[in-house]
Amino acid sequence: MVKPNIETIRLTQPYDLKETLYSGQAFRWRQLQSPKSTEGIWHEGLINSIRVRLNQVDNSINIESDPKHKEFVVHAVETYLRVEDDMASIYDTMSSDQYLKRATAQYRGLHILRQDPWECLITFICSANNNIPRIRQLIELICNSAGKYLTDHYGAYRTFPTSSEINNLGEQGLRNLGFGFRAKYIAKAAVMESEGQIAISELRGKSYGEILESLISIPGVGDKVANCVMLFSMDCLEAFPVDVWIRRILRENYVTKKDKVPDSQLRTWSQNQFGPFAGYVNQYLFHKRRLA
DNA sequence: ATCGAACCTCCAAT
DNA sequence: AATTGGAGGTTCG
Repeated sequence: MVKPNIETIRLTQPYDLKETLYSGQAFRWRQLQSPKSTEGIWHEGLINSIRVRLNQVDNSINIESDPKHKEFVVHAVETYLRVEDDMASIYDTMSSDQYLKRATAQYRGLHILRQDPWECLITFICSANNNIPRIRQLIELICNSAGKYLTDHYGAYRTFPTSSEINNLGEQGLRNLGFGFRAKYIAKAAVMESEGQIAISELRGKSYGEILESLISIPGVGDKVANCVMLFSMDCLEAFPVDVWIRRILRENYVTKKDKVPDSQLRTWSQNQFGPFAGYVNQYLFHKRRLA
């Protein structure tokens, strides 16, 4: 048994690791049992197919991983957690709004993640007409059925499957796992990706409109799912997913009936209202309402 | 163009 | 104990 490698990130801005990892953006993180009391809770998950364990103590995030990843794990974690986001500017855009001000005070340090685009896409196709425990379950099942086996000093684990690995499963395989009507969407997305019809990993960096158009062309992906993928994996901080909760919040606090904004325009209305960090606004609004 | 209903499956609430 | 309704949405008519 090799001694685990522990690295530390010193935070220069507010960060709340626990709220961030379990805020409904990512679905494979889990808390480890019996934390050694004082040193905080450890969370286990994968970043770039590397298994890492993270915990936050005050302004430090500790990273434990297999020593073979020592060279690049810190950078990978920093990128994934978006520790460099300029929270002062982001909070500034929310400061004139009393409702948002309370949300930022309450969940200060909550961040958007920078996930793998392919995994994020499949995850949010799964989210359609679904609930969080079952999304987690489906993602775990697809990894255990089609992901690669990797081994580190903790033991064996499974990566999130690539498009060709999902092709091996096929629509029927996905149905057998319980994906239901989402099976054909995911199977089709995997075929499109593996045949080069869409290149998910090359979308990051392109314009908002271009990425949205590409994503919408995938079956099972509408405006909401596309905006989730763009926000949580493609650096589009202006993306604004409108789901049932956000719609409720907007209708209760911002856009009343007499404003005559139809549901179909709620997303663009919000992007105009909240600006280039609308995605961050969305996350704080959603988080506040969900845990209310 | 716009608007409901249907969709797999699980599970909590009758 | 069997049934119904709904879940972070999309598609089809």
